[in-house]
Amino acid sequence: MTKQRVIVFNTVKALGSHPTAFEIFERVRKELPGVSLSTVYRNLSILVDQGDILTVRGIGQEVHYDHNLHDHYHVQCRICGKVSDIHTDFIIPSCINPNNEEGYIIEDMLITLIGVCPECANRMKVEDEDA
Amino acid sequence: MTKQRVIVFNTVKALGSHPTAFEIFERVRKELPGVSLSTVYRNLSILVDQGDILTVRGIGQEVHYDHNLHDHYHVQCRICGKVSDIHTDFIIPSCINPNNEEGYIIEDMLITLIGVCPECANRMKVEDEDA
DNA sequence: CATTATATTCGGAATAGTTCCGATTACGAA
DNA sequence: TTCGTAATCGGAACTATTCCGAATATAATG
Repeated sequence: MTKQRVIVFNTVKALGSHPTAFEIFERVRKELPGVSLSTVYRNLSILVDQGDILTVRGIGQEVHYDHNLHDHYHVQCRICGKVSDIHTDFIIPSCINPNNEEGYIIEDMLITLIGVCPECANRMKVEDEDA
Repeated sequence: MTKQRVIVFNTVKALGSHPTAFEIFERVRKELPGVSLSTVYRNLSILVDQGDILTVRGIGQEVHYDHNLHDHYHVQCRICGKVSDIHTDFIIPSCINPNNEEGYIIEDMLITLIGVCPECANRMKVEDEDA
């Protein structure tokens, strides 16, 4: 754990939301002005490999990072791209059946809900009324 | 439906697998040598908007395209990136409960399993034996 | 403490996937 | 045929990420 790695890790935790690498970089920079983007990327990748943080993917090509290792799910706004945790009562299988005709060794399951966040929904409503 | 759009659509169907935009471009090119990559991208995007094809996302940043509109799920090999349909008997909720504390309007659900395909699993086994 | 080895950092260049844009071309309606 | 709209081509631009070489920090050893 180098100084930079600790700060990257703490920043992911501090931001709480589901920041992208660049958002983490911008925040780390405040504490460590000379840090480079590649250092942030490398340390994020090490932290993911070590299981200290998780990645979240949605639509769009950026990866989001999550410090919450507990079993939970995400929703992404298709308008603004924001990722949030989601609390709803529908059931997602927490156990993956490894048997499949295709012969894959299944290791993980990416699940992200897609929708519109309250802020964007509201903004769209206001814009409709104005028009 | 322009000539190019029809060919892009037919190519996605013909390829059957879950090709990336570039793979589609390379195949379309054989039939339409002067086609540009941007034309392929634009038409893929229009076909997606019209609901004629679907996108599949996994790890990595490329988008895969799928002509199969029926309800089914995908698995991606984390080694080679290949995407396949998956037939297994675990249960995925087909109906999304729209109620959630966060107030999102939920519209869709991205699900992709991640694992190792039989070919890569075998190749890794052989390499281990050699070493 | 000095020395050496190893790992990490910085900075920028390179890459990959995708989108955008201006100029040209095809298509349809009048 | 003419005009207007939409689509195409080609390449530049953009975004996210990875890679690489040189410099620096860290740790272990004598």
